Amino acid sequence: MEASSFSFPTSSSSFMTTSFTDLLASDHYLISKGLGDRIAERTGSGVPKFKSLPPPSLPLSPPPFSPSSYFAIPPGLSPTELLDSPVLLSASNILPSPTTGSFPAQTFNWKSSSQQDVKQEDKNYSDFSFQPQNNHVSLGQQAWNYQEPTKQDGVSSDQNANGRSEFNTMQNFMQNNNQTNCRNQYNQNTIREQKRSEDGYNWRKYGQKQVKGSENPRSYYKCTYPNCPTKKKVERSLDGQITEIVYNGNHNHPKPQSTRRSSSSTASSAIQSYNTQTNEIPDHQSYGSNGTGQMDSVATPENSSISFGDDDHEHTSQKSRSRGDDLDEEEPDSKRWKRESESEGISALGSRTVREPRVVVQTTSDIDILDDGYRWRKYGQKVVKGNPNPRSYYKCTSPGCPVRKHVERASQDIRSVITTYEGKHNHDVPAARGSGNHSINRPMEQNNSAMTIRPSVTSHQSNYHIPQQSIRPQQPEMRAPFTLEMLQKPNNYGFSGYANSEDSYENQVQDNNVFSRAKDEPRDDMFMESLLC
DNA sequence: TGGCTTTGACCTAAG
DNA sequence: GCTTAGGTCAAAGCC
Repeated sequence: MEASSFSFPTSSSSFMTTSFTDLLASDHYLISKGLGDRIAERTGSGVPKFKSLPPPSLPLSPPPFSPSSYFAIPPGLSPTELLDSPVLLSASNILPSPTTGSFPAQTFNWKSSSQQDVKQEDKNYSDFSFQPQNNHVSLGQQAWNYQEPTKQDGVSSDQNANGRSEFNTMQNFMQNNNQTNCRNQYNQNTIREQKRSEDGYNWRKYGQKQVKGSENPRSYYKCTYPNCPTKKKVERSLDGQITEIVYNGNHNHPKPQSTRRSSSSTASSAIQSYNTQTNEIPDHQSYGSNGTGQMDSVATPENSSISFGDDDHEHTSQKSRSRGDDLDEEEPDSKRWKRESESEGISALGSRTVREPRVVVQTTSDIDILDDGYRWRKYGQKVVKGNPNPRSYYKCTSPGCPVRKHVERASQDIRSVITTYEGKHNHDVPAARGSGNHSINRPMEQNNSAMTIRPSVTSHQSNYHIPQQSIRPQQPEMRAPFTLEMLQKPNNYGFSGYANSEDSYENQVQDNNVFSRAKDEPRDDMFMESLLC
């Protein structure tokens, strides 16, 4: 294995592969309207120019894991550049849970390349964003909450030690450089990246409307690909957070190369160009890259087995009510949404009506479906049309919480798990048994922080085309999905909460041997604090 | 200059 | 047929 390559198998690696600046820049978690002004106010200056260094192309096949290469600096990159570069934090598929805002754990592969390559892909990366404000500090903390790998195949303890040592060395670099750089560096990209699409496709906004019953404007987007019928509706809250995304139609083309920005300013981005070295043709149900070097991240109808709105799709997608005893396969989602929103989906908040997020479709890999932390009670199961795999229906066990979800494996690829969320949790993530506060996936709306990571509706599929078997041996300690909560409270996340219900969805996942939690994570809080901007 | 967003007007379906 | 609301169009302006 080359020293400059590594596979960073944890969700933290997702952060590790996107620069602070880009994290702070893009729009997934920040609707940056007026951000520049806010930044200017805060910093007393305008938005500084910033040149980020994008990550090099990512190999399809993860190289053998080597902690010693964690912080190897590619030729042509200075530590400062490395810090600024999305190399450290670029990732694909970093999408928070629709209901929890947590990030799916996933494999990350990084292969160093020349600076030239980096420049060529300058615009391809950094599609990950979050709301900077004060919390980029926490992000940095989490992003650098290095997880030292434990024993695993092909990795010796010496390598671990080396990795740790180099990590410490990098800490010094970071401490020396970051404090003076990070504050300004993210600002520019915040502005620049905020409009990039989160799903890899290019969208053109063709309308905006204020919908009745919601104070949130709804934007209408069309896929810019010629003759592509796909549309999507994005609804934002007044503070710019995505409250709803509804896809309509299927893409009739592969994802475009992410060499140019796309227009959508929707939430939850996946890092585009996760893998620019693969030429595989997208498969609706595959884990693979999409043929354009991108990892599918948001389940548009194209990459999800579920789509919304379009008659052609809604009858093939979710036809069931989320009532265990009242599953109606024939009722279209649109009607169901309406009916259910009328019955319970709209919650009153004082005199103000708050519209619950609509059904969320999350098509995930087995890994991603652990993106949860709530307790679920199974209340039904049914085999629905078009999929021989049973769909498990779960309801959040928290009293009064309207959130439901159902889970099923994709008919064409059993590795894919389609999780559909409905509603929004009105409570905190329950503490896990035997642990403190399981705050991995605390709903974003319950964060008091100004920073929110909440594309509350995302359709997500991790299109890993790498067979999972080839991934997991290299990621012995996959990290829990990242959430804002983790970013904000790095000390306060445990993992045991995933196994808190015998019939829980999480347990099912774990039973499938798709995930394991790190138990002993070295934390470098002091170091992270030093990175605070 | 092309691509994009904005935004008011228009179209259409449902009640 | 009217009203209402959601969806779309398209001109204007911005980047």
